[in-house]
Amino acid sequence: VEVKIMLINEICKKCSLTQKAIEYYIEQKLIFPEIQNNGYRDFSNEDILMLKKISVLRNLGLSVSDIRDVLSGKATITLDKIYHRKTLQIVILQEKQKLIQELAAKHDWEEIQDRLLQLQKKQTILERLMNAFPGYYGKYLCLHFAPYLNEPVLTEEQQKAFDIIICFLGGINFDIPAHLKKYLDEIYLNFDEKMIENISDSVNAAVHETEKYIANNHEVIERYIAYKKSEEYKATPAYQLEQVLRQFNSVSGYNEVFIPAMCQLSKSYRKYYEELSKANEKFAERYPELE
Amino acid sequence: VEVKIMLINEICKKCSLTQKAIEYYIEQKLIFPEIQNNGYRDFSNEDILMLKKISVLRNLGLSVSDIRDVLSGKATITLDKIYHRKTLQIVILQEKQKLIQELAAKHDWEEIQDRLLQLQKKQTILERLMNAFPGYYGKYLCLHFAPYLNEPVLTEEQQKAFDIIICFLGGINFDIPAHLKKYLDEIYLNFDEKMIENISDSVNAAVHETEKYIANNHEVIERYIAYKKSEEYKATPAYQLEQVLRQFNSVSGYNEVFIPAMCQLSKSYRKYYEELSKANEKFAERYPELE
DNA sequence: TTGCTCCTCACGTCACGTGAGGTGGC
DNA sequence: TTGCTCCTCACGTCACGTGAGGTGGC
Repeated sequence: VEVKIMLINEICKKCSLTQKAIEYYIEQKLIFPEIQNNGYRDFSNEDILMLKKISVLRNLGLSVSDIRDVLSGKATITLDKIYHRKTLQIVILQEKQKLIQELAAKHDWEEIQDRLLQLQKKQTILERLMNAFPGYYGKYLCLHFAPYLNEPVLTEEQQKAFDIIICFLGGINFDIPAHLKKYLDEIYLNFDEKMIENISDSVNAAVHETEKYIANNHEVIERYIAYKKSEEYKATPAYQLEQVLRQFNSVSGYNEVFIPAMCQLSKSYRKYYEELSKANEKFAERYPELE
Repeated sequence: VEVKIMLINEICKKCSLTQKAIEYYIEQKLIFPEIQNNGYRDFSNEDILMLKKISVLRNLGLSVSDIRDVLSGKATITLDKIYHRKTLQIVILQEKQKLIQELAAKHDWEEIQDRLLQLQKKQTILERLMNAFPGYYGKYLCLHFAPYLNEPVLTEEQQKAFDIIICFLGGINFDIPAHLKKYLDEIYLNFDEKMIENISDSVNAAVHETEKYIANNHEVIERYIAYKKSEEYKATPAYQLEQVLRQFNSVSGYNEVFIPAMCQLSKSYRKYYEELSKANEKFAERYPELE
């Protein structure tokens, strides 16, 4: 009994790919069809499945190297990383769109040039942040710092601060125990944009209108403090993570190098940081049991 | 007296470009520095100005061919075209982002594949619309039709309708008198997103809640009708444009081919179109002076 | 034998990057 | 002469596209 073999043209139609594309994926070792005696390729069912997935991922805008990562297990985590990288890119694209519009309207080349320079610094910092702190934490930091990175870099001090930040973020070795990494990844996958917005809204309220926030959220705050002090909390991975982050921030230079440089680079961040410090003082005054 | 000539390295710093990039732009005939006896290039001040602009435009994401268009006069119109092309691309990117997220969450490859197919058809139609009708009118049509292009193409009839649409848009020769084209371009440059939203909101109100709209906007409607009937209006380019569009729509197949195919392709558009027809009837009933 | 498919190989795309090898300027 | 710059030329990148030339299947 002979089994009829599918010709490459049929495979092309089944997977909506061109012959040359398929040959390229073979060259790139994404699939491994056997070669028959007559030189024709023999595509297995797995090959076909792979090619269909490759086609989807290419159409979604992934590079072949990204596709390799997605298809070699860990699809969820990899796709999420790609998603957040691309989100950042789209944000940058949108800011560039605004600049194109302004250039069309006012033809002020020098202003656009300056704004582009700023935008590139912002992008560099955010990209490094994402690389330095993988998963959810990096994303959170990006959202946290992004609003303060829209200022022009005018003085030499600012330029130095920028270089320090880039250097700091480049040298980071954010290594935490495997089970905490897994925990972070889980948080990360369950977070959506809305939750992050809600959280940052309430953090903003606590920082900018501390008295009001304290007055309105008495119960929540006290329950929070009680929970933080409980043995129950100390048994959670969240507690361990907090400890590790505290440790990391004081040892790595995050508190001593990175944050001061951010204050140097961005006036608005410095302002925010000062307000944050005041808010912390007020909280400590009102709730001395917070260490 | 000898004039010192700037070396390419200085030019690189002045324009924030690499040497190789500059050599590439020379090869692409974007600038034409003279070559001296010793083989060194002599960059004029215009060359430097050009290189600065090229650098800005490349950083804004334009291709060299786009840059050629921008720099050869007509910067405003060209940049606007590019802006709208890129806006469409960003919209598509955002829809792809959603698909990446869903793929990461549910791993339903077949569903994503189907949605991608839809998305590609939508993109094709919108791109062809933009090409077929230049400037403001194409943009308006895109915004008008985009919401109805999110349905899957399941039946053969739909596929045929899609092919008819593509074929129709490909064969369009939207040629209108030069002064009307100029008038369209002017409208186009003065339109921003908000105005378009406002307009489409009130059109929607008029179509979906016709009675209410008529009841609430009596005065405006009557003033509008009076203006449309006036000699003053008939002297405007807006009137001439209206006539040309009416003519075009009945002759080109827009009314007889394109709109029916849209109704075939998209159930939601068919529904909209029926409501529109009803609304037109109601207006004609209430205001018989509208022809 | 004819007309179709398959295969491999080479060169092209876009906007440069990365050397290699040779010359000019001081 | 030395160390630096400039020049041209060739090859590489990424994900294929486009033939060319030769073979296999029916």
